[in-house]
Amino acid sequence: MPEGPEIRRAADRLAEAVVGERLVSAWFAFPGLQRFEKRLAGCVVESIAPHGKALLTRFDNGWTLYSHNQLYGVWRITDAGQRSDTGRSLRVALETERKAILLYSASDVAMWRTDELHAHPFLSRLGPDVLDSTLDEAAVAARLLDPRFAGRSLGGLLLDQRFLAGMGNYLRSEVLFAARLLPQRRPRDLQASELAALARELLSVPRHSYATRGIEHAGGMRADYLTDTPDAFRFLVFDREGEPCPACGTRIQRQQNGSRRLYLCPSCQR
DNA sequence: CTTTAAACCTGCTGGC
DNA sequence: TGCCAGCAGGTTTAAA
Repeated sequence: MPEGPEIRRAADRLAEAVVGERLVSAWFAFPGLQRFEKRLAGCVVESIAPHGKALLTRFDNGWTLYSHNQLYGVWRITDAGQRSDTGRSLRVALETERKAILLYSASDVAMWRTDELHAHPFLSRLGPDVLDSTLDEAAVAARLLDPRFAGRSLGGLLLDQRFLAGMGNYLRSEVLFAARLLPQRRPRDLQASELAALARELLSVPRHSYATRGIEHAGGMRADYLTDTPDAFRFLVFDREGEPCPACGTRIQRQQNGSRRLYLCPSCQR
């Protein structure tokens, strides 16, 4: 149930648990993947890394596990041999000597030859990961002005994974609010200062979310309110219809944009 | 080409 | 308590 920041934090935890370790066993619920169970036993997990919201788990036998959690998939980490009964359906289990990583509920799971991953129909079309530390404001500004994107409305563009992978629905509202822009604006019509602000917020909002635990939740949709540190990530407009804008006090509006909800301050955003 | 709508995957919540 | 409708932070497909 995640956007880029939540996926990346999950990847960090998984990597810490099993990267560099040798698999004792592998298990798949998908009949089409069960032929890999024997081939993965004894393999070393080389890396676990996200690209946008997709997760790539690479093994030292030339194969990579592709998984996408969509709205509902969730990874858990347990001590080897354990299976916490969650009520959810277990889809993948990778077990090392010490730890096991378990994927529940996800349906978009596949094994790919590592050297053929570039041909994956979803991965191959993704834009740069918005949380890639080498991505800078100049690159994002240039991408906004790319002819493929410059004429699009920001509302649609910010959810398009071909533009920036890892963006998602709460980030869209928060980025547009931080940049003080309305979703119907288009990159090519922005003033230079607006374009710069948008590029800056496209990087800083997701990074802030990632750095401060984002909206990782303990069972509730509004768990962003539970974060404790002073600089904790909070929704300023998302999910706050009718509440006063933190900048000007105007009531925050909820709109439909595409088929997704979008929140904005009609006074701050232009 | 862009935008919109519906479908799909699965889980959770709220209402009756 | 139990069932069902509706909704969700995602993506694909088809239609407009």
